[in-house]
Amino acid sequence: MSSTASKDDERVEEAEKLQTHRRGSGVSTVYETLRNEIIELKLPPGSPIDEQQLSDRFALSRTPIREALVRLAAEGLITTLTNRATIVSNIDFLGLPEFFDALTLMYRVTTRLAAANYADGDIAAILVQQKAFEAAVISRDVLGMISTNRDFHIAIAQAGRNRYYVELFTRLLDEGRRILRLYYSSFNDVLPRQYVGEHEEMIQAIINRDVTLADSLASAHADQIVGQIRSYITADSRQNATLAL
Amino acid sequence: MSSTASKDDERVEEAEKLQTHRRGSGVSTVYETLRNEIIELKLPPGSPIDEQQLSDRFALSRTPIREALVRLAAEGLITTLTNRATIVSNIDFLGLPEFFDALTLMYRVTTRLAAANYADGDIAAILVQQKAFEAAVISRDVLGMISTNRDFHIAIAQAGRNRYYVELFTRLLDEGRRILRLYYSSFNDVLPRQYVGEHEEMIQAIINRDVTLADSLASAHADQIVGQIRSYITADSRQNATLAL
DNA sequence: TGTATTTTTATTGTCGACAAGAAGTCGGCA
DNA sequence: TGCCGACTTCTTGTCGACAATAAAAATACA
Repeated sequence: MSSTASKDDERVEEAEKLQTHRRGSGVSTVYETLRNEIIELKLPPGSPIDEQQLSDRFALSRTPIREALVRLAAEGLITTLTNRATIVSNIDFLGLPEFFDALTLMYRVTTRLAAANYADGDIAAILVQQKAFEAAVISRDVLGMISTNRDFHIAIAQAGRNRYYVELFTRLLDEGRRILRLYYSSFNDVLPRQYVGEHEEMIQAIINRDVTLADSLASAHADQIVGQIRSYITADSRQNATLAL
Repeated sequence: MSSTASKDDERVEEAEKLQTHRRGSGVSTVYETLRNEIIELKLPPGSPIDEQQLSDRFALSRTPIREALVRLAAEGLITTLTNRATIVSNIDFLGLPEFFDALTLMYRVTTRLAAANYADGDIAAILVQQKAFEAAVISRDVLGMISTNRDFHIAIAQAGRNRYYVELFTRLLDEGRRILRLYYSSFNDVLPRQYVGEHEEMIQAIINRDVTLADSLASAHADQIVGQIRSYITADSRQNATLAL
């Protein structure tokens, strides 16, 4: 049960704080907490999810825990083996081409729609996220870059005012976060700096309501990111490849 | 509760049959049954969902009922007012433009991908659905047309091999079924006959792997359907509009 | 008679306990 | 010694009951 001391202590503290709940609040707390931990790979793919354990941790009965788990399962973040275990869903490397295709399409569509539909306040919201991303890049906070980049693009999607796209895009970006987390140690800072510039161009195109430009910028941006992920996954780090034997 | 006698009898029989369940089967039965009834407007938007009542109907405790409801809520098919009632979600007429936009995009993308990616057996599966649609059109079974049309396009989407699109498209088509059900009495048979032809063209384009043609056919088809829904919604049936007063 | 306040009631949210199913364990047998 | 089957155990799935909450009803008051 208790694998690493420090992390468990941390969690216990969390549990203590949550001893008292407002009636329906517990389940969303559990849901959001687990969701974050899954996306941030604190709970790596394949981790077993034990209801009893969570019940202890959050000081709740198994019923609300279960409800949170059902929601996570509906989102595909966890997988339940009936009558047996429930585990954090694996990252589907086989399905990566589908993922890239959908991600690219959503980048384009949401950016297009933002340019076409944005209203008062939307640009401000986008700029807030862009500043946060910039800050993360400057301070070389790789994990921060990953999550603020996501927030930036979701802000754009929201300006586009289409809930179906926002929902799918959110899921895709969060799945992307999981993947990027796997490789974040390989991040260098040339690409992120480039992203800052690309983001700025996109914002400008949106402001100018230039749908066509927004589209092509988003498309190029998506290609960049997809290419980045691809290169991390297929990176050739065989130190001994050219060794004379 | 008891609106039409025959259908309620049917339900009772259903319930009786389910007196014994394999361990995890009850919840998916409840989920699927309710899902269908919502989409087919047997449970109209705004209908209260009473957990106790469902518990009686399916001869299950409230716990598995609740799990099914959570899943339906995650899909947006029902809305839960915390601590109060849970009702069948209303059809969002305000969000119709977003819906049409996403629907059209999914029509195009899935048909494109089908042309690009279909493999052995996919065409056969599509043809089966097309035959079913044709049969529904010939026998003027409007409700059948609505559901077989959905199945036809989902078969195409599946041939395209992108689970993200399949999932979103399924949701959109089912939401469309709810809307069309509202107006199905206004169906005439000129449009459905045209759809049969359009479907055949689409199939041919897919078989020929003509992505561009598949796209434009899908686009036109989507426009047709969107236009049809629009015309139903905004239909001017004021009998007394031109009455001399 | 109309409004504010208390009481009732109906329904959801939560709980602890039990039942069923599957994996792992142990013992028996060839 | 290796394989098969019963047994144990652990986790999930289900149940019935209780608690909290908000609407509705009933009551008191101006």
